[in-house]
Amino acid sequence: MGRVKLQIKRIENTTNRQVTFSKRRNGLIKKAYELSVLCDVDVALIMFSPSGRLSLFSRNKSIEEILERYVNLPEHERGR
Amino acid sequence: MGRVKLQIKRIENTTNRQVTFSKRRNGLIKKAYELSVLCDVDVALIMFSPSGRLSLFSRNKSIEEILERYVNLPEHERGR
DNA sequence: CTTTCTATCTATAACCA
DNA sequence: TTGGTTATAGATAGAAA
Repeated sequence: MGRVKLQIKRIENTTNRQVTFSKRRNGLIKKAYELSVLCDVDVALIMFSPSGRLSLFSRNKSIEEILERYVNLPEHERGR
Repeated sequence: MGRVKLQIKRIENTTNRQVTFSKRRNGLIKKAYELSVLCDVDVALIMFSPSGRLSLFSRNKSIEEILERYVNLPEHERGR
């Protein structure tokens, strides 16, 4: 989307990569929020920015609670 | 988006909620994939469907590796 | 529970401030 | 960097299978 069709590959220009990260991270969090509300489900989102900084999303439950729910699944249900 | 503007609140009709989950889950995973490639970052996404089934996303590294990177952060960097 | 079609609503790339 | 603006590419609600 946007003025031009983007190829999905690493953005080499550092500034552009940072700007794109900031914008798309917000978009991704918004989508995760909407999904969690509309469908009333648990969603946990963990991201590390290009500089290594952490970004998180979860609603209702804490990230830790959701991770715990995941870790506590029987092993055969944990594969994708 | 779509034929009508949707209010962001729980979809009460079970069938519609399931259908919306299927569609938006795919959209969210696609966005997470694009962000991870474009910006070359780690993204981990954990979702539980309305029926309790697990959906995961991560690229390059396994979910476990990313969770580990998160858990190993100093506590003061783990808050949002 | 997944998927196709298509009219509409959204997200965002390139700019600009 | 850090946010707006705008033209377009992309996502998706509803209907139906």
